[in-house]
Amino acid sequence: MELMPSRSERSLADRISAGGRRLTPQRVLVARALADARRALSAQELYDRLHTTQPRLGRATVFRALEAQVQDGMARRLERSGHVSVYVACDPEHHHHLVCERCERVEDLDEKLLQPLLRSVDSRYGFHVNHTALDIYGLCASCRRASRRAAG
Amino acid sequence: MELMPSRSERSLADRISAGGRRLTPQRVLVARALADARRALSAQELYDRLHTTQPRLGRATVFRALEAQVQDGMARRLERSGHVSVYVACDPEHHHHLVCERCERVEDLDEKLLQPLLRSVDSRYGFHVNHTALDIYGLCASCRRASRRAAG
DNA sequence: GGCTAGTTGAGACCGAGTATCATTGTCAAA
DNA sequence: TTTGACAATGATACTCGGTCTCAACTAGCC
Repeated sequence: MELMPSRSERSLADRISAGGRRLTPQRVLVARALADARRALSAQELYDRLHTTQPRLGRATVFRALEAQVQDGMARRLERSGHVSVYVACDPEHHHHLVCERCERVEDLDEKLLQPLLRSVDSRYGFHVNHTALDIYGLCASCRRASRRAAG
Repeated sequence: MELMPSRSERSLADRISAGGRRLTPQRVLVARALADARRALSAQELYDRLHTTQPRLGRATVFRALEAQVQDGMARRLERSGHVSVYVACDPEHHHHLVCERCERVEDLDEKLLQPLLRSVDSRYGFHVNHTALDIYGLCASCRRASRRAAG
């Protein structure tokens, strides 16, 4: 499968192969498609999008590529109603999200905002935090403005 | 199906029927089993437990009862690895949890600890929070002590 | 008690995700 | 550059969590 790595994909490629994983065109395709979407997509949706231009790309490969991205911290798995997993591309240091319920756009949450909460959990409950699943659902700023305007 | 409502189940029954839902023995069974567990259980696990003593209880009924509990705020759905939903009983005002990865016990998180974070999200991102999925995974205090002792 | 609509139980069904396996391609060592 | 080991792919069969269907039942109301 042909591949032309542009400058903007350099870091993607680096992150894919960082953990000793092989760099394949399929993994780059999936990672790029997810990153470009800037919103939560299911494996099937991603497969459907990619399959039109890449008919030889297999469905299982998309699932595997996404799973690898989650393991490597390049993506996070969220839950959409209907028991479907959806995936969001992550910056290396951003793993929590503001998910707009209207436009499905996803924004990174500044991790620093979480620190006080995590400290309280440790001090108050004696609980050692390993990782947190925090996703905040609501209306993003622009959808909020739009709905305010509509409401008049 | 026979049912003997003890005093401690009064509030369960009230909460089940509060939203206009019918109070059935099956719903009480499922709600009680989940509440008694004090940890996250999948629908199948709950069915297996209950089915031994209640052979006439249907699998679909357990799924439906859990779904109803989630809708009514009596339980929350978390995600366990392997794409299985697990459920935790909730107090009316507690919807976020500390989940111990060793003993699978679940503790309620004081909702007040979340307030500063949610305020920041609103003021900084202009994001209107609708609901948050926050579950913190790690080691509970007692497992932490146990592992310290073992290591020490 | 009798009516009615919501609920149940059994099992067929659906579909997201995984396992299998022959084939292909990456990448490191020669 | 060539080579070879082994990870990754693609096609497809399969698993299994969860839902749908529908006849039988029953909670809640008169």
